[in-house]
Amino acid sequence: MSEPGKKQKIKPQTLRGFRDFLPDQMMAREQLIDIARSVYRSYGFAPIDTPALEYAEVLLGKGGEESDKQVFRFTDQGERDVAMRFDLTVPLARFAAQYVQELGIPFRRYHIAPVWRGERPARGRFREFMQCDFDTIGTLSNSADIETLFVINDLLEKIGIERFTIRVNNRKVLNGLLEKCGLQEHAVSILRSLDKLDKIGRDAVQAEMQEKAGIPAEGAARVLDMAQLKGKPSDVLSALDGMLAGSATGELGLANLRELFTSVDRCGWPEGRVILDVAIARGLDYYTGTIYETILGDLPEIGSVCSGGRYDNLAELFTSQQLPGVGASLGLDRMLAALEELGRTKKATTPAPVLVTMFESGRVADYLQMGRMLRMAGIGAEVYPEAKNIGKQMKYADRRGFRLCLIAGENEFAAGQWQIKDLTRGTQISVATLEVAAEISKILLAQE
RNA sequence: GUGGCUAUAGCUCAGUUGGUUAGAGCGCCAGAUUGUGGUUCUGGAAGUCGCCGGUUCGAACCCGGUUAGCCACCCCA
Repeated sequence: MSEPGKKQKIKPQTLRGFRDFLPDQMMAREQLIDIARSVYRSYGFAPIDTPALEYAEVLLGKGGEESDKQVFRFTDQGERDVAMRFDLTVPLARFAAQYVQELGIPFRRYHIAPVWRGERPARGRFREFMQCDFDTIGTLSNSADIETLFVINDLLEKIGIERFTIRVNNRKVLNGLLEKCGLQEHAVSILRSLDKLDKIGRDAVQAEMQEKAGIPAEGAARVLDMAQLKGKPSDVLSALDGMLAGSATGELGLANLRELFTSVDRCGWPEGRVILDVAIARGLDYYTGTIYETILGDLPEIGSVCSGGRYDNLAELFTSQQLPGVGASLGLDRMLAALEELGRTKKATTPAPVLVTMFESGRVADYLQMGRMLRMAGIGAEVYPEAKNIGKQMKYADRRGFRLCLIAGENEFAAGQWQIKDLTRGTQISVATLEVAAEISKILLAQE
């Protein structure tokens, strides 16, 4: 069947749920990651990394059978039962248990890395995706919870989002409420239903609570009445005060929230930046205190772009040492999808602002030297590799989004000059070779 | 995991009740313009119609399977 001279080619294709990223997408991703990194570092979070592959027993059995089914798992060439990490929290637990002696507590780390889940892909859901976690472990102090909120705020501000709302709640408050209603043994099920309030509405949630948790209608209604308290944080807190009197857990959660909002009041943030929403619960069973969700003002339907919370004992499966913690995670893919939808992504596919064009093929050393001079001055520069006609090279520069072009032929070399062409404005000036770097710095600065 | 929809050029899509040589726009490459991008004009390359099989004289079109994508559930540590 095969024609002579035509070899059978392998079909280039990516695995279901896995993605390639082209330069324009990757530039946007790296830009976001750079922002996250710098914000995390500004609070003293230190970077760590862990292997993609772990012993299966380290990863499995942490979130029930359903979640275990989503783990990529296989036997390696040495007959070991291994699995790919499906989040960064379980590896952190193992890591903390293993190194707590040399790390010391409290310990703050950030971890930006891919994770893998064998889920069915859907919009914004992939089998390989990036998580950008930051956590403070080894302290029960509410101060860490408050700073977690600050980090989330800074992150969104630095990304350039003007309108967003961080919704805060506390699991202890929810548990206190359930305790007062005598429903605490159904907590997990009730909270899972409650979390859907935004999505499916009050009636559906109430029905689900009755059905799945098996609680009476009055109980479900009472929980919903309390969870739907709205208004100024101070008013909601006062209202809750009465409802929670006598529940030690509830009162503690309330005190933490009160302290948090006292700090928020001093931040001078726009009205509505941080709200108390008693209805948010987050699906995860392991949260035990403060919980966070971040909603974009211009794109609420996309869901939370940065969420997290406090947990009591991160590493209990690995060590008897108690390691409480609090942290959150930026949903990189969701945030990118949002920025794209808001038209906030740039078009450039080059990270360097300057293209040095090549005109005289006998002068390669001069062009390369100009590239080096610019880089030594801290200016990113690409030297076009062939002495093609200048129009071609400018077209290349234009398409990649370079801001400036450098041009020199025999005339310029004879005069010791270079032409600097500004692609954005269409202007062109002639500058002495030694002045080029300084002049370009000036132009780029003026364009900022 | 369940159900539904979709798959034609690099991208977005058209393609008559099944009929001979599968088209458009955009993009790409080349030329007009071996010293100046974006605009314009001219030309060109590029498709086993996702893949495998079936029905038929004949399949991009009908049928079955499969892979991938999208949507809704389930789930989301």
